[in-house]
Parts: sequence; C-alpha cells; structure tokens
Amino acid sequence: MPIIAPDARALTDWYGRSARDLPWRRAEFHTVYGAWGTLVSEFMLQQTPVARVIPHLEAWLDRWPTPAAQAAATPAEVVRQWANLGYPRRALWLHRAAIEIVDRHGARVPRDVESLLALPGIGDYTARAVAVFHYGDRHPVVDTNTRRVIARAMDGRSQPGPPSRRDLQRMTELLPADDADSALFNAAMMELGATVCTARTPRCEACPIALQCGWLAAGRPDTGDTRRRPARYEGSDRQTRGAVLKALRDAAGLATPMESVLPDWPDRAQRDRAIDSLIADGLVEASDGMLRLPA
DNA sequence: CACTCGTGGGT
DNA sequence: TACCCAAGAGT
Repeated sequence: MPIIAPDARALTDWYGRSARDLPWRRAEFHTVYGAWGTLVSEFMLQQTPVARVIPHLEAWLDRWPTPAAQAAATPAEVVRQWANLGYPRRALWLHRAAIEIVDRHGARVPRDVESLLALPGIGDYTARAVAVFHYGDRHPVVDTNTRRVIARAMDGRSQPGPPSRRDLQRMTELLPADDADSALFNAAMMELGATVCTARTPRCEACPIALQCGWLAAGRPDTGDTRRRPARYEGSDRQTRGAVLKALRDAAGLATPMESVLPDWPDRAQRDRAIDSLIADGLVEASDGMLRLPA
C-alpha cells in the first residue's frame, strides 16, 4: 500500500468553502470568552455530538464566562447545569480544572500543552485542541475523525484501529510548517471526517482528497473492524448510574432518602452499587442515609 | 492494552 | 426495531 499524504492545500481550500458555522469557530467567540470558551467547548464535545453541545455551551458560558466564575461555583451547580450531556464526571473535571487554573495559573487558561495535560479531564486531544484552535500553535490534534481519515486515505482501511500514540506521530508528519496553516489543516481533517468521510456512509463523491485516498482507490473494501464491541448499555451499571444521577438532579437541591432513589429498580444490588460508585466519583454525597448532589 | 464511563438521534 | 455512533479521559 503506497502511502500518499493528503493534499493539505486541497483540504484547507475545501474547509474554507465548506466548514460548518459553529460557535467556537467564530472570531467573536474567542474575543469574548478567550481560551476558556474553547476549553469548555472541548470538554462538552468529548463524546457528545456537536448538535447537542451547542445550546448547552451557550448557557454554560453565559452563567460562567471565566475560569474564576467557574471556580466559585459548587459541584452541585455544575453537575445540574451539565444536565443530560452524558459522562457527568466531565463536569466535575471541568470545575476542578477551573480551580487549578485560578490557583496555579493566575486564572488564565495555560497555553503550553504540558500544563494543559496536567489539568483534570484534559488528555491528548483536548490539550492540543486548546493550544491549536485558540492559541494558534502548531501541534497535532487527533480525534476520532482525524484517525478515520488517516486510516482510509493512507492505510486503505475502512475503519481506524483503537487510538494509540502512533496517531500523534503520524499526524505530526502531515502538518504544514506554518502555524496558521497547520491549525487549518487540523480543523479540516476533523471536519472532513465529521461531514464527508463519516463512519457509516462516507460521501466520497464530495471528498476533496479523493484522488489521494488509498481506500477509495482500492474500491472501498471492508477491511474489518479491529475495534472491540461495546458492552450492552441496557441493564448496565452505566444506565443505572445515569438514572440515579438524573433523579438527584431533578430533586432540585433537596436531599433524598436513599431508599426513595429508584425505588422500583429491578436489581436492588445494582442500584446500591451505582450509588456507591457515584459517591466514589464525587458526583453524589451521602449523609445520614440521605443523598444529594455534592455541595 | 482493555475496560469503564451517558445520552439521544440517525439508519 | 436494534443497533451504530458521537471533537475522549482515566485507571
């Protein structure tokens, strides 16, 4: 399989014509909220679809427009505002990150990747997304979309394998030398994967780098999927945790007797296990047999 | 590396 | 209708 790098110019030209108008791509968004806005958007976008994030992001930044404002909130307020975005630990991590930003970075979101990586809830993707999409520095931003584009165009595979550190290295080799060009390239790879080179039904007829795509050249073969099958959600502990936390969010700040949380849940042991794990994560507080969101 | 951790919309 | 999947991170 000959390795042909995507044509960066063709890709960024396409991005200039076709990019979606998303809030965090507007200049005004960066002017008003600075790196904090980008950080919040990236937290929300971790495994939550763009369309569902947008209204929550606007409400969030309206309420907490700076790291200092965020740090002054309580965990209960944060978890309730997170609502049904999913993976509510992200809300706690964002809150803790804000506190560290205030305490250790002068209330300014740090610019260097190492400092960003040291904050809770910030990994390889989010750290570089902030450094690139707000600060404009040159780093490889690798998300699931980017990995799929690389897997198809350069490896001739129908789907990417599991994430690995090699992804970062390969993306680095593709980046244009100029800072601004490389930021555009990062965004364009993600946008291509999100809107054209999609997981299920790719629209190769609309792809700006179709001529360089090894997978298309090979006739779009199904090369198999090396990713593991996700555990069943129905009846899972995750579903139970979600139901418990939703009940406590809906309790509007009042403590709830432990027995009256999901009283009709089929598996009582599973319900208790979910409560215990939520307490261990800091998402729920227990005292005298009562449960509430953490103060 | 393998596994956990929510939620809702699209096909 | 049952999946599939979504700008990942932590352990």
